[in-house]
Amino acid sequence: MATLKAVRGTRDLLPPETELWNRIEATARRVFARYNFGEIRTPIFEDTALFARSVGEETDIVSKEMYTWEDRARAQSEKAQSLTLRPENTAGVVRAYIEHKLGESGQLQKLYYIGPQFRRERPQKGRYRQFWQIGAEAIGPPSSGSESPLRDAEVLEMLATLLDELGIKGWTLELNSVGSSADRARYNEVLRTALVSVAPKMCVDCQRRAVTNPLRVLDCKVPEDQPLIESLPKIGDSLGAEAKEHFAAVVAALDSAGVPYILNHRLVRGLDYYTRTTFEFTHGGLGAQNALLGGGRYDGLSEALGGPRAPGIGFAMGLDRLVLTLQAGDLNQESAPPQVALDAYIAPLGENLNAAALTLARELRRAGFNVELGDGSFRLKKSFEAADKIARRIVILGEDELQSGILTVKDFTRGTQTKVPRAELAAFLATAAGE
RNA sequence: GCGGCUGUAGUUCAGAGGCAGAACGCCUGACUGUGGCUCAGGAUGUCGUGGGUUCGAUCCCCACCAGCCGCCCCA
Repeated sequence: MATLKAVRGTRDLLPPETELWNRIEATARRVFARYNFGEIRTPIFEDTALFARSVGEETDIVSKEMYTWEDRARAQSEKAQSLTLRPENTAGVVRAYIEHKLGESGQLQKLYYIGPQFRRERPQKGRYRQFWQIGAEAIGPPSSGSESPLRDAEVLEMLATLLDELGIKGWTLELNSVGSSADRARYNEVLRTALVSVAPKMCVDCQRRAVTNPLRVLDCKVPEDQPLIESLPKIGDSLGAEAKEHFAAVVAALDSAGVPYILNHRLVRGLDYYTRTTFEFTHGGLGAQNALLGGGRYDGLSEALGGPRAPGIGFAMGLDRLVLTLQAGDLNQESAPPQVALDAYIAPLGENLNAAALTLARELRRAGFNVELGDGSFRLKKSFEAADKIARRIVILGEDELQSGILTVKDFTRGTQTKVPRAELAAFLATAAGE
């Protein structure tokens, strides 16, 4: 019988790597809390229409990368429904915002999420079919200040802080404004028109993009095309006065706060709902998947989903890519991830001592120590070998120790061996640990 | 979805149309209640899966699966 494997583009995360994942998530939660973001957890699958209406019918994500299936009716009273594994989480958050009338509080809603997303792409390093995103959204009625450029700047400043606290070195913040949806549509036509004469001189990919999706021409990496792209109209020139002013205020706030960024007038994003401020944090060393996170403002999204006016700004960061970046950094620094050793390894000398050993382990564990429990069938030598690999100390529990109530404790890092009365063991471990 | 490279022990990797290899790790002993160092021994395995060519295929051919690189796209 064929053995079963994790399906293409999915993978198991195992210790000790999961320790790094947990550390990243804990850091994110800590930072978000300082900015008054609270956690939201939305379902992993949603009505397919949610993504079609938010991300955009014509985007690659919706048109060819979603895991969609027909959820059959199981009774007369039910009706069939098209469901989709979420390819991103902003749509779900905004849907929840509308459904629970969060805007009625009048307060700005600051929500973050951590969870798996699904896209049926060709897997590569840093690109998986089930991947993890950490994201946040600041959304609310205009009267809550949700539209303020301050919100954009605050989110960007928070991200810079988060990446710094995660220990990610050498990130770059790229920033742009794509204007209102009207501005964006206007620019799309300006660009399409300009490309009519320019595109024939460009690479084949660009010739195709010029027709199907002009904005994507700006992403072209072919060296020969670069001068031609620079000669094309810039989106900044198509922005309305309001969008220009908004963007200038975002930039001014970042300057004041000392957050470094570069303006990239060619930064356009793939999801239809983005308006005005858009951004990406990138990092070299991730190969073709160099975006650590991306995001932007989505001022019309709530209305597009049938909700009230609720401008917002948010981002999603690729947790898998953060892990890769941090792991690569560790290798460069030759600093092996310091495996936190257990406080003690308890070694019963004989199977008749197993029960007593479990009791001792229970006491220590309840006192807050990290303890591994050996087996009495092990020879002492094997217990030492096993203990030395994972614990700072071995606690020997033989007949002598059981009778006398005096345990033998050997500290591997110091090479010292001590007799400790059982009642004082916890205190002994605590003291020694603090030194 | 397209193009290219790769797939051999738990891990990292050699290998050659004719007995399946190394290092590290693992197990046993030297050492009966003392690890690390050393020494002596031992087990690693559907050679990614399925077909084909051949006296014989892990090696050559085809298909499939998976990973990686690029495109595409995005986090």
